[in-house]
Amino acid sequence: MSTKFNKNMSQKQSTKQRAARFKATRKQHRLETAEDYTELIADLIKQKGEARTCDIAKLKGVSHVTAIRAIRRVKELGYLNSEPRKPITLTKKGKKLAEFCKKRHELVVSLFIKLGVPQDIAEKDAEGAEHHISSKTLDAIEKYVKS
Amino acid sequence: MSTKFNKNMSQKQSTKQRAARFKATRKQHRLETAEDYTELIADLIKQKGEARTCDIAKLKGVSHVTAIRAIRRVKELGYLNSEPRKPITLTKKGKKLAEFCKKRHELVVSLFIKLGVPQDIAEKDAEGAEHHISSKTLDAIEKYVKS
DNA sequence: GTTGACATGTAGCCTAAGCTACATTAATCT
DNA sequence: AGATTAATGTAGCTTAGGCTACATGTCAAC
Ligand SMILES: [Mn+2]
Ligand SMILES: [Mn+2]
Ligand SMILES: [Mn+2]
Ligand SMILES: [Mn+2]
Repeated sequence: MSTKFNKNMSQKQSTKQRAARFKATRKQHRLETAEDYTELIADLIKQKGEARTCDIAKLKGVSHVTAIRAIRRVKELGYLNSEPRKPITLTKKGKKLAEFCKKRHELVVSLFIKLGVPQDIAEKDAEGAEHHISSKTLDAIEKYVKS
Repeated sequence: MSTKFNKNMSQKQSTKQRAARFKATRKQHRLETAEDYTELIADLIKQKGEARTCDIAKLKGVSHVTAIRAIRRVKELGYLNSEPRKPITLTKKGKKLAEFCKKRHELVVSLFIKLGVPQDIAEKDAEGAEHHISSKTLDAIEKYVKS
């Protein structure tokens, strides 16, 4: 039947769309470590003059071993330079990413605060949510926050 | 010096706070699979009358093997019942979770749409962001969306 | 009642992200 | 200088979540 055919097609279509959304979320998660670490390293450099592994680990709330290995992967992605027992620096690409992430983080926090969420909760929720905010959504948030 | 002492204390404090936020994000991620699968299973049961592994896998955009193992873990958490080669059902606890997740999902989508984000992008970003929205923030979103 | 297609299950692999325990290097203090 | 402390690194383990390849079960059509 034509009806059945159409129903099957549209169902298959919406299935694919929904799957695509989950795939997008998984992609965002794969970038999350790089984003959080570069943002954090930029903060440390600004505040302390240098970013050392142990401080990064403390700020991130993980063991120094976890930090070391994450830093290695972020380095392999080209966002930072690190040599044994030396403080970590950001590459140009890393600085760009850190700057973007900081701005995005602040916008998401501002959104939540403008909606009436207490500062500390806004900060907490933003830390996770920020990685799922696409550029279009970010633009929309910026308009709302600055209005 | 007292100055130095105070500075160190407040620095240590804010370090702990920031680490706590990252820890909260990791905790939210550990719940994410259970949330998405139960929501999805509830949808399938509503739309098709039953939730079968292969349909869950297709909707989630993963291989059926990945789905099988995720379903096992969600079952171990007490959200669903599954027996070999039978369709999956939700426990009372699972139905509660699915209902909550559906509502939260819709509210986050509505928020983005109200901010001017196109529907498809709103859906995509919400799929990831929803898991990082605490109850306080959800309340704030609900107020804004329904105003 | 065979056959073929689709669903389900198992085996075995990978990577990311977490951990503890131990080893080594660097810095600080007496 | 020597000892203590802190930082960094290594080894080795776990779990979650992804995959392919292969095996088995179910069901409908012929
Ligand atoms: Mn973050
Ligand atoms: Mn997330
Ligand atoms: Mn989701
Ligand atoms: Mn959802």
